Amino acid sequence: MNIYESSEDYLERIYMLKLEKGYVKSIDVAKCLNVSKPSVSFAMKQLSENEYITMDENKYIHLTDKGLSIAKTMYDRHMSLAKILMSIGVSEDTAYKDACKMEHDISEETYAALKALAK
Amino acid sequence: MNIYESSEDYLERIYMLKLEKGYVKSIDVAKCLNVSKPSVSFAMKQLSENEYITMDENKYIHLTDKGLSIAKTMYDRHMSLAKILMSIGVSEDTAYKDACKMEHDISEETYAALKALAK
DNA sequence: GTTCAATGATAAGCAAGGCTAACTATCCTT
DNA sequence: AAGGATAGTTAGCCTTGCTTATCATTGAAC
Repeated sequence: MNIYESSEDYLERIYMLKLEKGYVKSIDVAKCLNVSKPSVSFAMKQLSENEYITMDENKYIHLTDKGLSIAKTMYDRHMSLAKILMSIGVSEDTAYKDACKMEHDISEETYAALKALAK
Repeated sequence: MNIYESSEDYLERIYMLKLEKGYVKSIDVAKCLNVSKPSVSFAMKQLSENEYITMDENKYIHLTDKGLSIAKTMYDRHMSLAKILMSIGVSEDTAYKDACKMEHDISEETYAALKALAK
């Protein structure tokens, strides 16, 4: 089974929320990503079936090693891309939004080239 | 009614084929975009319902003013983005592929910043 | 201790985009 | 004229991802 594009977003967001708040619940993910509760519920089911996350008895969400690795990768990409865009004059808000879409699209080669450029 | 992302690709490709060959038929679009004939058939139906294209009695495809305007915009973006990527060291092949995905996603602001950078 | 709000899960369904299989129509060739 | 290839269409279905409506659980507050 593949990792879906949306799954990458969910994992990244779980990682970010964990950094921010120390814990993660479905409702936080829903609010943060602007999606409905059932969307998150379903996504979490998929993610735990494929062992990217676990949910404990109190419904707290935890990233597995596998999940954490993907989450970190996406997060790094997102931050780097946003930083690069800002460095060439894009406003912070737009930079983060565009980086979020670009992170799924661009190849490793283009990402590396942009990263090199930033220096 | 909105213009779908896929519609933008179809319009752009019709424009490119017109430039290359002087005329456009469904089968050319299918080959060029690597999609099936029914996919093109359905897309053309949608595009003509919304007056982005017309099809004459011989099944030749023509862009309307509305369609041409979008097609040109996407084409310009695609070419500019590819050029920019190549200028920072991305290989031609990857540059065109990544540009094709990026052209749908990035904001006008980011596009302008990248364009300015290229000079 | 009952009521109410918040959280999570289930069911059903929609939208965008694609596919294969099978049909039609047309044109070229023998 | 009969076949066969090419082009386009129709029908039916799959996948990703989302939605609303509804139900269950739980915890807090009166």
